[in-house]
Amino acid sequence: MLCSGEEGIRQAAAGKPRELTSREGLCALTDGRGSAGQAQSQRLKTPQNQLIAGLPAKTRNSLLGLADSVELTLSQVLCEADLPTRHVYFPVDSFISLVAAVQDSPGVEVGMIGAEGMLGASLALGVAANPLRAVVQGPGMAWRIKAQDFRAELKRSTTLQNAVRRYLYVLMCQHATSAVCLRFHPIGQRLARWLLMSQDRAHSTRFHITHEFLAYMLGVRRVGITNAATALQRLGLIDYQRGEIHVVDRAGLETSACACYKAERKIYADLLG
Amino acid sequence: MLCSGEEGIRQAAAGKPRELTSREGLCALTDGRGSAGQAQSQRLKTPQNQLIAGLPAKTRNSLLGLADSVELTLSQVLCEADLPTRHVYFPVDSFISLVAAVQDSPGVEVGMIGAEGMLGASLALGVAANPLRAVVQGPGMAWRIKAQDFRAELKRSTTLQNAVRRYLYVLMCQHATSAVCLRFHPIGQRLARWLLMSQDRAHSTRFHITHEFLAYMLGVRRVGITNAATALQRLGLIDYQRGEIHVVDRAGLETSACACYKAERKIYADLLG
DNA sequence: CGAAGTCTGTGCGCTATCGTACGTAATGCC
DNA sequence: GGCATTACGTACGATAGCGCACAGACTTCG
Repeated sequence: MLCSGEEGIRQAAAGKPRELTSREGLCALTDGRGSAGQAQSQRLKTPQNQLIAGLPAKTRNSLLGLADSVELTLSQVLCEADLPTRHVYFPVDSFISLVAAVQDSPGVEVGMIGAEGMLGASLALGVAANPLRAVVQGPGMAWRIKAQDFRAELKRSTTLQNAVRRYLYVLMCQHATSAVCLRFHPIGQRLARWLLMSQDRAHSTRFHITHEFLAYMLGVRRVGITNAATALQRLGLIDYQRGEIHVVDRAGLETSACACYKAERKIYADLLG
Repeated sequence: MLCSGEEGIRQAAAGKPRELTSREGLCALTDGRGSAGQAQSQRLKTPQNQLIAGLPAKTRNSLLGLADSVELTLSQVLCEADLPTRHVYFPVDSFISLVAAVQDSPGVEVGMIGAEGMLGASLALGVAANPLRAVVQGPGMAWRIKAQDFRAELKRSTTLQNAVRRYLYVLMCQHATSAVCLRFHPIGQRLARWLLMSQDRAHSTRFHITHEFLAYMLGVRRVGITNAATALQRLGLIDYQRGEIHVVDRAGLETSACACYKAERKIYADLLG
């Protein structure tokens, strides 16, 4: 699973449940300067983690020196609630859902982490614990760093601290927004929002997700998803079959989604843009 | 509104919509130890903010040197969503609700701040903004510090940074727990939890809150609260009239509340205990 | 090719909560 | 003392979502 420097492992036979999406030059970040300049132009053009990309070269290289390149597979649980953080992850073209649960209540997603952020940021609060379960939602590549290494690096670099903390703030906003959304918005709107958020992070108009899984994320019945999804499909906004979802009319989805989507985009733009 | 040092107002005729509740020796922290003893067995041992109290003497004094003592009044809005933080607040015997809203959705409480914490902690993330509205839920005294002063103090003291960050983590947990609670738990259980949390922070078995206000906090109709409250009253767990709520059977309330209450207590105990 | 598994669609009764509206009692104020 | 205001109680139809159950379609694998 290592990105051992020689060359990008293409799709290390992520085997089972998945077969992947487009993406190349995974390790481009380590060798040569590369990208930096063009990096901005479009997100699709930046197959790298933006939190890392935003760091000054020195810090970035130091961090990447500690990082392994790993392939995350769908449904993989990267971190169980209440267990100490052993690794932090910087998704590149993968993305991760944060799921909260209390006792025996079903879980519900309260945040999503893609190439714009990282999993394990709470280390920057001096806390190794994590109250949430982290589930891989979009398979793909990510940088992984041992918790202790990352902590050490945090100590060294104020720039890194600042970046991570700023991202933590964004995460807090996500949690709060999720609470409101859960309470007040009907399934259809929430589903539309979820699809948009996923699309943003999957960097693709198609991705894999079953109704069952979606139901878990949104904290509703599977049937609730089926109905809402059918409605969106009839409107010609999406298209799906057996877990492969295709976003057909993105603009349409945006009008179908609740205001939470735009609210979050704004926060991202303001703080991480 | 300043705590002018003379002596404890004893239940100043719980009059108006507001005029305070029981509490004495507001400024005990500055001048001698003062009163304590009587009011509640558990309470008043620490008529001070615990986050501050946990700091080493030097940092604490330095911080208190910057602080004004202010009286917070019920329903006062200390911070509007999306406006920059101008002051931070350390409740002493007051407490504050954090309310999230999106666009024109009604709001809903996602966190509560009492003497165990502070309002404005996100300054420690290097962000002046705050996505939440902060409403005074329990009137009383608090320490207030100008944002810029606090920020400067943060820079000076790593101990302070650590304390604030650890508290931030607790807040994040609260937000996540709130999301789950909002989604899965019925009004009655949520109400019971809310009363317990308030009681913990009010340091008293009685406090002032109307059904209307509660409805806003829990994100439900006023009538929903009336029904749930009536049920709790019939069970002999609480007693109320015109906004004055009295917790009669705390143990009973605890069994009526959803698991979120204990879950949060645990997090507090683990991290701030 | 067939069996087993996975994913989606439909149906039905049920419950919590909603929106609204109106009634009553305590309280504050002139 | 009378009147407006505030706070709470009750009622009723509407509905979104739930739990459960079952059926059909596609996929995988032996």
